[in-house]
Amino acid sequence: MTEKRVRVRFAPSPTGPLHIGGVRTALYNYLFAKKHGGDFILRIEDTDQARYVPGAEEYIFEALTWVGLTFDEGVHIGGACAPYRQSERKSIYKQYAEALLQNGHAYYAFDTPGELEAIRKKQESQKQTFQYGPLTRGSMKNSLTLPAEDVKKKLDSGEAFVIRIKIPDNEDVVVNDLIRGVVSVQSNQLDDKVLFKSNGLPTYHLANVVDDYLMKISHVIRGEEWLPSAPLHVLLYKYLGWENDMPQFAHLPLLLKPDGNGKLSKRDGDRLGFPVFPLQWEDTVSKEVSSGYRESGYIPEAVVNLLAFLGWNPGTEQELFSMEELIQSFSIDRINKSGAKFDAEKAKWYNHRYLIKKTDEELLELFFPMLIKKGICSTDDYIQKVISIVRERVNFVHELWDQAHFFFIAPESYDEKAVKEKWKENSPAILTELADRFKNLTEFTAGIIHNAVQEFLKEKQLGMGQVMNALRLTIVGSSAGPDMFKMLDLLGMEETIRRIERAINTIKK
RNA sequence: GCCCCGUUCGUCUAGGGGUUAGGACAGCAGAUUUUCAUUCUGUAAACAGGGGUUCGAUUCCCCUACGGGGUACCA
Repeated sequence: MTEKRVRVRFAPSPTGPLHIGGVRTALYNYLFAKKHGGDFILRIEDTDQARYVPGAEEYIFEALTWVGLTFDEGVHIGGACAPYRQSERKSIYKQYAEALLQNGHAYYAFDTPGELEAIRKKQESQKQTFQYGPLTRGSMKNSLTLPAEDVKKKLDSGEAFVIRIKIPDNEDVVVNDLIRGVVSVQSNQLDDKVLFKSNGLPTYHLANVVDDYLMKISHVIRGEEWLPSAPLHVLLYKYLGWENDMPQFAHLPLLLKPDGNGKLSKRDGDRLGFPVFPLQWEDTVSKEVSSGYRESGYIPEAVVNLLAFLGWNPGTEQELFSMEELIQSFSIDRINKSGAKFDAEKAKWYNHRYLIKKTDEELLELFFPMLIKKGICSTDDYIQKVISIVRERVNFVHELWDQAHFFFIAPESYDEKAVKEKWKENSPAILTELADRFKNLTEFTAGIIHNAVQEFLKEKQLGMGQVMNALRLTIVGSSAGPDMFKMLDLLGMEETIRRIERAINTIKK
């Protein structure tokens, strides 16, 4: 077999916001495509009009763009295989269903949804599951059981029908999965899935196979939830005569809840305090808002990195990877088989790593909107200096405010516990004297202040802690924060004096 | 229920018939410092259980348990 050009697709259905697991699936597809110099395609699988959610498609595109995934073909950009929205490809599926009808691998079925449901209910009450398949199709209403003329009559009269695949009897169907190896299923376990719905649209199974073939997809990389229907897809390729062009399959392990069990789901995010969606999403009906990584302050590069490592690893001890590095190192055979629990703590750590990689200018850019919101007015230069001395202390941009608010607003109250521990009987006296020293300094820079304080300590026979702790309280309002001398330098002498005096007058002991 | 997939520290994972079972996050302890945090150093922590195969199994096979997925005219 000649080497096929690598072409992969990400094929979400626009039924709501893209789940973070979906982002990972897209990422793996992208990495694989780029690694092999292939194409990454976005196809929208909207064959279920009842579940269509307005805005979902835009959301998907925006989310993927945000994390830095770009498509070579797809909705929004077009390409040689356009259109890329299945609802716009409606007319092309019917012929393939008919070909299957022709060659005897599919048949018409006339059982109504109501009838099917009744049978399922009945079986269920007997603790059994009804499967429309090799064992049961003989007693159902379809072109296999009905006389040919009845079938024709029904068809001619416009009676609703579906087209079902005719699963073979007693045959081992083999799926060769790139991650799991050979997966074999007995065909009797499969059911005669509907391929073509009564509303004239194909189901996912038909559409996905037809489109992958027509779009010359070389590798189907998708979630593990598709593994059970992969044998069906293999059968379809075979019956459609495309066996030699069948893509290779890779079924990804699922993303699991961090606590307990089960697939990571919509509700987990807000319950456990981390987003499950890349972007914030407001439900069109319930107006319920689900948080997004972007809005929560995650850096896209960090999200990419942490997602890449949930189910895959390079086999080295390197933890931090840029997209380019991921592309270089990625390979399907290093993808894990088992599901991965999402670790919110590690996600924060990744964000911290990427945040401190940013320059002060970049952080200013990101931090600025928040300052505006707080009504802070300051110069870029000042803000950047502030950022430079607190940046190491945060995981998220919004935390910069928690670490730096006192650079913009003087403390109005003083942390009670800190006062109790750090504010001594003689603090006012010491600080008054220190403030006088400050006033006499010709220059007010970190180094000079440091020297002055040291001299002061020596003269007064005081320890660093006795003075600095109280001083910090006056400047910050609590006993936390970065290096004092750098802070004073930034704040300037006047503000420093003002804060010292205010604290002396305010803190009563 | 039935079918499919899986199971190495709390979590993400490396490894693989003979290893001190390695790393990262989180934890704990120490160091640094004017505080808090960062950082650095150290430390604790795992092969689900039972049978085989083998000189030897965490690694290969089987069973059990547990977990996950599927079982729609949804994708």
